[in-house]
Amino acid sequence: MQALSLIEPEAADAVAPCCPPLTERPFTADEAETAARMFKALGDPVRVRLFTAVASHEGGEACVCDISDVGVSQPTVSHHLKKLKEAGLLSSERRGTWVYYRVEPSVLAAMGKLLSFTPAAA
Amino acid sequence: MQALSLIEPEAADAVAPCCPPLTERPFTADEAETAARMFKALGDPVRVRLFTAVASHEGGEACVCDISDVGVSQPTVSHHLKKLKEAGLLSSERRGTWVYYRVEPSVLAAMGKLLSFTPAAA
DNA sequence: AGCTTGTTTCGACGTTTGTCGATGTCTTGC
DNA sequence: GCAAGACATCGACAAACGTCGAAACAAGCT
Repeated sequence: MQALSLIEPEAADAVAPCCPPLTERPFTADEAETAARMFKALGDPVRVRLFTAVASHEGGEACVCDISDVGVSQPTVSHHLKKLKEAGLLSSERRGTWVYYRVEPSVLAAMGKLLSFTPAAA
Repeated sequence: MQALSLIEPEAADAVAPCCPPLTERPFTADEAETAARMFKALGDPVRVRLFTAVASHEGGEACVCDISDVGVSQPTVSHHLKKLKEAGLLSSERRGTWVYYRVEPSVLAAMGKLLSFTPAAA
């Protein structure tokens, strides 16, 4: 909670300007496109598992070998990681033999904003 | 934030028991399946527009005729509304000539919970 | 250089998805 | 009863998606 105050709201907006909360007003076509792209990235069970594995891994990052045990072949894992990367949810960096993936905070913040509304509004 | 405390966490769990925040720990296959199903429902631009139109409509509900102007044919609108309903995001009720859709708070709360984390954790 | 391990790319396949026009169902009003 | 409007379902089609095995690429080791 306190960590929240370390980041100014305006700054968070600047990083990934997208849309107001889903309940605020009807989205324009462009807003809907952007929002849908983010949701779609997490619309597959394998990607959810990969994402949560990276996000919860110690140090905030994980190499592919750490998270490949999700029940699909290794090329498929790579394919889904690429999708998550294209959607802006993850970033990757090669260090020696391994490739490390980490969560991209800004897009995650944008998604959080989409779903940040008081229960009363829903 | 304060509005959140009006609802007990246990109660929120009871309504739509699903998963902890995405950044907390690697999801199980079942948790990932559930979470992905919810995200997938909002993974299409037309559905995002329909959903935000319903969610932001006065009175918390809207008939199909109020929100059909999203650039696709009428059967397609109906198709997407059905998908949103199957995902638990909307519910519908016929009153006379018109069918009214409204947001289902519990599933929306579950999605909010998935994305409720401090930016520091991301 | 050659081998081994980690990761991505390629090509192919079956399945799911979004879209439409046509048709069906339900309700109201004449 | 019948016509009209609101909405859902059906059937068809192209495009996108998830998956795999095979092959390519990259880095380290002997």
